[in-house]
Amino acid sequence: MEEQYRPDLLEPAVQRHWEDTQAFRASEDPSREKFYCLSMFPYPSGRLHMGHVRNYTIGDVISRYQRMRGRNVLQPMGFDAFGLPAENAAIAHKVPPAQWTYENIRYMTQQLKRLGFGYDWERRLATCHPDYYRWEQWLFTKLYQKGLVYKRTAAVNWDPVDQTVLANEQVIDGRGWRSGALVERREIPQWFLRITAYAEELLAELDRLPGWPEEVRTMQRNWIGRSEGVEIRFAITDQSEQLTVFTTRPDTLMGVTYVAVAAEHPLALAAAPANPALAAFIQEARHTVTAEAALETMEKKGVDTGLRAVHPITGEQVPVYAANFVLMSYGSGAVMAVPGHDQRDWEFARRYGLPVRQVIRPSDDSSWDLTQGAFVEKGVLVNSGPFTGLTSVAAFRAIADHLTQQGQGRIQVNYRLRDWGVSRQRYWGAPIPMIRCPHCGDVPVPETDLPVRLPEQVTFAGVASPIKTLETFYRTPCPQCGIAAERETDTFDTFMESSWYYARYCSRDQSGAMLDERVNYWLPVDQYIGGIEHAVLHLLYARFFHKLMRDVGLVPANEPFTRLLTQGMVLKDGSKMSKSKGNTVDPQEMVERYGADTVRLFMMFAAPPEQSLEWSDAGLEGAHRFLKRLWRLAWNHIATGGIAAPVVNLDELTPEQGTLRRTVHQAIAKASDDIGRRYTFNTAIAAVMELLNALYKFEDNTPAGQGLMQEALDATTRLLAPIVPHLSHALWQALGHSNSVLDAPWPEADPAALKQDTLELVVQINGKMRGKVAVPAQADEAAVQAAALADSNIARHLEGKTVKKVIVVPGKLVNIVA
RNA sequence: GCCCGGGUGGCGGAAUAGGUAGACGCAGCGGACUUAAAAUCCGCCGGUGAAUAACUGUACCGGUUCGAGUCCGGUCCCGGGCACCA
Repeated sequence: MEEQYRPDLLEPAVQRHWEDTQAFRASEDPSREKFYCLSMFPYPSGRLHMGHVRNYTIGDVISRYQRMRGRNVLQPMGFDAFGLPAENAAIAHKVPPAQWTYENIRYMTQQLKRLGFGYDWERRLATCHPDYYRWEQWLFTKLYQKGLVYKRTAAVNWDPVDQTVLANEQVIDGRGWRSGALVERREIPQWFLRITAYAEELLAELDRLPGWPEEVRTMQRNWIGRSEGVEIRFAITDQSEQLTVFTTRPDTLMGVTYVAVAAEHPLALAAAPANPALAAFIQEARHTVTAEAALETMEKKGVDTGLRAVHPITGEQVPVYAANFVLMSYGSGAVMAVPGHDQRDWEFARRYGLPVRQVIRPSDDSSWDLTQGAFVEKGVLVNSGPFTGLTSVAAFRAIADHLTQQGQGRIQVNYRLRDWGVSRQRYWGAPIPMIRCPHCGDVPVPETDLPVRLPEQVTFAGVASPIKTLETFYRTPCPQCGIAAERETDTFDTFMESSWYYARYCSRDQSGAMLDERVNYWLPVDQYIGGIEHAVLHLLYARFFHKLMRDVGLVPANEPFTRLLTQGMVLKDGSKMSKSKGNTVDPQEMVERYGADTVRLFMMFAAPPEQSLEWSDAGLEGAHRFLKRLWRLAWNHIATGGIAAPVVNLDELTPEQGTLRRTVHQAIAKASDDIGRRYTFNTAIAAVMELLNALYKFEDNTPAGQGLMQEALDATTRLLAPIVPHLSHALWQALGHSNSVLDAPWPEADPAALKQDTLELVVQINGKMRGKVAVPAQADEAAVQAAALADSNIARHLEGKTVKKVIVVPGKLVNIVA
């Protein structure tokens, strides 16, 4: 052991040792309990950022802890390699996206290694590799045969200047980010996965995921948005066509004073030529972007189509408005409006002078002023003909039954969840394995022709995808009839790749199938770790994909991730680190200056994993100071007395030695609970820091004292091993152990050491702390009460008062009510 | 707009099941060591206060309780997500 702590020399040497001994290679061993620990893989953007470092340190700490607990641990790493930034880089720097991506993967892999993460690098994968994406192409064709894939038109953001589809992120205030042109909404044919067929199971299974944070389950529940309601048909005067709407509030049906349809609804389009105001409105509505947040916050506008809908019960004719907040692609593109009992309808009605009719009153007979706003609660029906007097709940049934009998509606379960559109009009993604034949229609690419390889040697002429104009790519004979046909030039949404990578790690080298029997050993993932921003989309799609793979017999179990930890963001000066804000801190620089262990320690110490973490250079300095202090203590111990034998006669310890030993075992108990059960690594580290402070104060050169110090350092080294593995590796050896700390058993607290003879109890009067008393640990309630009342400060406070009640909380406090 | 979180000293945070508010660290202040500095070690450190007394204090308003940072109702502010960023 060196006297000085030199992470710059130590860490690369330890990393070399791990590499030489293949310390993190994982293999199936049915005789051992497995633990699959997975961190969300990064997009290869170029360099690691602090968010990655935090995410991967958490995963590495859990992995190493589980290994010390004896589990057969798998911790893989790979790259989510398709995506928009590679295309932007290609356009900006004239580098093919593939080259840019592979370059970044190489660099980031080396950064991950320098941080000392215990990955099985043999399993590294990149989703842009044909060996990977061919299997999702294969699954897609299987799903097509099962009827879980279909094609329909759906809206995209169209930049009329750049002649390209824009992602929501590329639309800023309704304009294209490069061209500045007003974005238009366009309906184009796209492929969909029928996730709604799994809505019920995706929802129900959330109740059986106790290892997931409650807020994530709640978000997914709300996202799926199951609701029971009624589908109602409205006839249109002078038209054969009908409007179908869905409502969860059929009890308010008698209050309908208008209906609203999307601007591009066929009825609106048909009425436009004879209605200049409507035509102008439709023209203007083309500029509504597709993002829901924009849609919900924009000014709600509409125009009368001139058409009249017939109320299914009263026969009353109500106006049909075209409205910008109704979208053709959601539901039927039409809604019924009840301004008396829906706030959005109320505001719209106010604006256009439409009638507001009260048909529900509060159940408690209070009055409601409809000129102030809609009454949106359930209540009792009024002004509702035969339904008047019914409660909202009873009226739901009565009105639904009535409509069903009349053939004008039916009870229906509706989901907010929409089918998953997987088509992207971009280059850097997995080609969708479909061929369009003039004869046969859409034909899936046969299994023997997979993968459909994405050409990697391309040049970007503009912003458009190069394969859209690459004839050698899209010209192909029809697999069914052999005549000239065209390949799909759209690529998959990158959420496709990230929906099944966790399974592919189990059989990364399998070239003959998507997955193999090894998944039966490793899956499900025991612990998944990633950012809270993935709470809904990625995590819902991955759950869905797991069920798809299960239903073609590829994976066991119903859910992919048993436990989920959602880590908070890394902030600097109170806001998220980002290039645009210029407040980033480069992990590489910090590792070079202080070492990986210091960076890892600070990341784990500065905040609990689920909360956001405020970066602090001074805090990092403090973490480094702690490691130097630990190193120095160990060095002093070994240099002065050498490696000490453990204490045999624990009964003969002095009071000081007994106290120290209790402190050591309290720290073991606390840190073990914090790391193993609570996942609060910050408080585990705090406990070890407290222990180190106590060890510095313990000066005892007797053999027993040296033995206790040895025991304390052995424990400290192992408690910190998951967090600062390089330093722990070196200390463990220096403390005289021949095995690697990687496989050292996790320390156990000795119950005998934790025992205390006297306890200090807090004494309160009326809930305010007024003193403390020491009582024997086994004292009964009466003795505790007597001791509390005997305290001089307590007696002083109680002068002239009568004690009404005394509450004794065993082992904690006494509260005297006076 | 809707859904989900969060708000505690100068700062990051602790208080695990309603029971001592501020563990641990950072910054600061005082001291030791040193020719000096750095490093290191020791002590103090929410506010008012002479105080080891007392009062006050966990975004704001109200409630439940012997006792509330923690539970309930309401408000404000900050963050995440909203289906084509990943």
